[in-house]
Amino acid sequence: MCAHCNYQNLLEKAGVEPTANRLQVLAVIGGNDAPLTAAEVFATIGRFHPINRVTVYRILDLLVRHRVLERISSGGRAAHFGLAPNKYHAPHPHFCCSRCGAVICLNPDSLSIDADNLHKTFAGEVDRIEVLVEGICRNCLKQRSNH
Amino acid sequence: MCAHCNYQNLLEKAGVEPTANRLQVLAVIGGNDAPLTAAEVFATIGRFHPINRVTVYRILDLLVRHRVLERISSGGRAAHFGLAPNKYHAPHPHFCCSRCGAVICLNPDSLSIDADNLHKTFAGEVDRIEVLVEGICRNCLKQRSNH
DNA sequence: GATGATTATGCAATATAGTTGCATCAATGA
DNA sequence: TCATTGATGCAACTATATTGCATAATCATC
Ligand SMILES: [Mn+2]
Ligand SMILES: [Mn+2]
Ligand SMILES: [Zn+2]
Ligand SMILES: [Zn+2]
Repeated sequence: MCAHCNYQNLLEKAGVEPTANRLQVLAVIGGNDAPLTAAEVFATIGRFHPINRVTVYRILDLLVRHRVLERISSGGRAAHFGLAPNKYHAPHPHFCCSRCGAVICLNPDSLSIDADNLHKTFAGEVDRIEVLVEGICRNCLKQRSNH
Repeated sequence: MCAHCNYQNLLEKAGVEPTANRLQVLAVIGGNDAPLTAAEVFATIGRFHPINRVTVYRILDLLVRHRVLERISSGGRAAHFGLAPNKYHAPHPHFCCSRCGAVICLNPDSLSIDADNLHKTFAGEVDRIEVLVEGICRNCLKQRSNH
């Protein structure tokens, strides 16, 4: 668990009941250094407490809607989930390995984006800008060079 | 069809046989002003020529591997496909409406990205940087205000 | 042009990820 | 206690994509 995050508090401030299941989901995601899929969250919680797969999906949706979590597109088929940016967690890009599928959080200052033009000219409402870096991860590069 | 693109040529240069089906897929995507899903490509081609759904998926994969097309994450479940950046098509971000799911190409200069830090510090190989802008599109904003 | 090898396509079955409907359980308040 | 509401479970279902294998088309060699 991140030193700055009281998950119970996060949920209450977002206006959702801090049920045991919701706290579990949030703690599993908050305690991991990379975003997780619904299946991974389900499996992790399931090792200690019984929970239904559908409940996990519903909680993930709920927490994304309330901006406690963010849904991260991963290049692959399954969405990944991480803590939404807040006072203590700066928004940051994610890397996705096109060989092994690994998803990794990148440093917030590894990229800088200037979106002034977008905000001036785009006719819709912009809620979020997601950056996905695609390539080959370190591990896969190593393995590849061993051939 | 884009004035600058000879699809037959694009395929040959990429080293893939320019079969009728491949040309169809490429022409449908190249002729549209926003990226399309596999299902949309299939339906569009299917109005005039018989083609199998699986063939469409295989061609999309092949052309993405050969960098003729790019796969665009859409926030939703289905991947979208557009022409890969080349001499005549600058890379550009995409907008995805979280209400209606519409995917729209944004102007290449609506965002500028500085990735120097990433290239200096990231241990893997970076092939592509995808930017996905999420929000509410103009149409959905209008509809919403009509209530 | 016939022959065999290779590549592209079709079709059915299957897999994966996410969603829906409805029943039940738990918490809250009158 | 009872009624109301929100949270969860479970089974069925949907949407999207992939696999295995058969057939058709294309290509290379003679
Ligand atoms: Mn992250
Ligand atoms: Mn585009
Ligand atoms: Zn990898
Ligand atoms: Zn919309």
